[in-house]
Amino acid sequence: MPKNRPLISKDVTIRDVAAEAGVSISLVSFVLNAQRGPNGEYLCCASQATAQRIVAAAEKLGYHKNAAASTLRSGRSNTIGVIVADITNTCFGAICRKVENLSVEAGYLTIVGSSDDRPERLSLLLDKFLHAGVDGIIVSPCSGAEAAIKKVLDRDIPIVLMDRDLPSLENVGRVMLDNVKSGQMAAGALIRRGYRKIELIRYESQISTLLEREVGYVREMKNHGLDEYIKIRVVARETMSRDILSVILAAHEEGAEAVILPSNTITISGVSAINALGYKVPDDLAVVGFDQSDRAGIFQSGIFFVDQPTDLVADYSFRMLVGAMEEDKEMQSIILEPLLHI
Amino acid sequence: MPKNRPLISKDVTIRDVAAEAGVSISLVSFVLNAQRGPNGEYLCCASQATAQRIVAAAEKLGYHKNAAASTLRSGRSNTIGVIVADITNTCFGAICRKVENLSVEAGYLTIVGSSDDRPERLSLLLDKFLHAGVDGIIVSPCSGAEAAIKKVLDRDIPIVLMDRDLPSLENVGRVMLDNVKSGQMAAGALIRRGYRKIELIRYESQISTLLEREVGYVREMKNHGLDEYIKIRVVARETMSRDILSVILAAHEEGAEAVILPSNTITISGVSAINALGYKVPDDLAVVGFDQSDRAGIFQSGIFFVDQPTDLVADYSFRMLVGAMEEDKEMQSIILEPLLHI
DNA sequence: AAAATCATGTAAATCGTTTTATATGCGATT
DNA sequence: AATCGCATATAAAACGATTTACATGATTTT
Repeated sequence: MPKNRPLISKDVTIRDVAAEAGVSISLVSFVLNAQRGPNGEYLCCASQATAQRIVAAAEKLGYHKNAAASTLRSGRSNTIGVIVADITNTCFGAICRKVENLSVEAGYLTIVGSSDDRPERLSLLLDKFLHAGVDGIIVSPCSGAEAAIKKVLDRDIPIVLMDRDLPSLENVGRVMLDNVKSGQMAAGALIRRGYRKIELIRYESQISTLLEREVGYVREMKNHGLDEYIKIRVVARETMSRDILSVILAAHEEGAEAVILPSNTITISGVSAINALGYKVPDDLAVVGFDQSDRAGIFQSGIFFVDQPTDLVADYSFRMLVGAMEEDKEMQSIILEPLLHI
Repeated sequence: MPKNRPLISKDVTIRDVAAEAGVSISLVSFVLNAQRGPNGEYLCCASQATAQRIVAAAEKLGYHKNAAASTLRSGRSNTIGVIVADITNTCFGAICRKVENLSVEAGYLTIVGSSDDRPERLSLLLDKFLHAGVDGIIVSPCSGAEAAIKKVLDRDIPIVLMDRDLPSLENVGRVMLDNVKSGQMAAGALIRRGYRKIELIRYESQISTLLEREVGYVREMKNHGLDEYIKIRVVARETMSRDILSVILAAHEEGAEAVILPSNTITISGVSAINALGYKVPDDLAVVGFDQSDRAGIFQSGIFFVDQPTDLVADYSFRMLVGAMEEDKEMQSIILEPLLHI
């Protein structure tokens, strides 16, 4: 980078603003951090005239608070951290976007990380976040992350668990989906349309989301006396995109009339396989996918979807976290209803 | 949150480590920031024995550097900012993930923001990032953002433009796609297979990416003497998902044999419309989509894709930025080749 | 033997805020 | 007239690291 640019002026500090306005730096700090009254008054020890003079000076000089100094002294960074399994996953992407928007509105900065559902990586991210001084964290955890999360809680940093639960943790907020119900809805929608031989295909995992959806499927099948048709096929997580083809082929050959694909990623792999096999949905095989209805159009039509209300998840998580951070509010557990999309 | 937990121990500081190791705080700082030699020696004024004692003390006490203090004093935050149009867009999502991974390896923290291709929002994000003290920024800009970006450059913060160019800016790095070429590849692939009446459908926008791909399409058509078949249909950006159905219907009715959908979002909308209309690809209408081949399977088979090498984009952008930040290296302009996926 | 060099280490200033404790002047109260 | 309280404002001490300039004793050079 050529260094022949004009020497950059040093950053303008609170000191410069104080000089410009003819007051002490303390007063500048007070005014610039003051709450505003209903008519825009500055609620602090300065007179309104002085306050306005200070604000004008700051404006004129282009003052921006130095975040590092502010954080160092106050212990608050106005930053919240969000950890999801994978930001590339559209569901999580949408949630992060929404949280980011809410944060900006509320004057916070958001930092996001993907754990890949690996506890070590999640722990590393938490360390990074602590180190960065986040004031609160929203995390969609993976099993095995309990200890790392407890370490953060011990530092008195509020945490909201989102989408996935770790029941052993105390003093956390929870914003969950009723996954049992979404499993039931998936099965129910198929049963209502006359399907009987309904299978569920999932990958090997301890993630509560997946297991609960399976429970819901089983329950709904039993409720309708279809115990004998309950069948769950499990593929290895790592080789899912390869193996699922033969799994779906087998299901079809063995007489399955419908399959439930109980997550985002399984839905993508599964539908790809169904396309590759040339099956028509729902004539050859009925399908209920999860968390993809925003893109429903690009799939074959005829697929049903069960969706998360991502906006609500983001909304509740953010508000609960900020409530705990700013007003020391009690954490709660919220369970949201899934949406069925035909 | 019940406050009956044991009083949390205050954070351990460099001072505690110094006391534990029986040295001055300066020496602790020197050792903890020291470069490591080829055999793991600490390259600083401390003796190896002392250095190891200090490191052991830090380890024992669970010391973590206070980022705010470090940033305040040193002026470096070890944070880089990434701004894309929309993190929900899988292409950008993948790039952000990759940058995040590289950052973690290199000891940086990444913060990400979505501009929605609105200059005001981009400007706001840049402000946020400056305020957070980022050491460098990777940005996929939108038109109208020149002034905001120049303001950052004036603060001597290195910037790499990614994916989209703003030619008026100086002293920035550039990692671009050869979009003209990808337009040519799209058209070329169709022409080679005997299609003649090839149209391009895009939304109204000044984004260079889209315009260059259009140029490539036009050029390739002309190269093959197909001038008379060149036809570009433009839909309004806001109503794209609604309008595209009638646009594709019209194209088909008017005899188009193939369509090029020159971006991620257009591809999704366009293919949805094609599905909704019940067209078979490529018999009713051949299609070249962009930036979606990782999900190619869920589309109808038979669609071609032109893809960005997202990993490479992330890689080059990150390395160029860090080079400028750490070693004051000259910025460069890199143009990467698109990938055709049949 | 004196001077110069080197290896190892430290003291103290500094970064830009926030915040506590205190100061000042003025009107109201006794 | 002395006292109190109030509104307004300030001085100065943090916060925890980095970094400059210097100190100390041992070793080498002249």
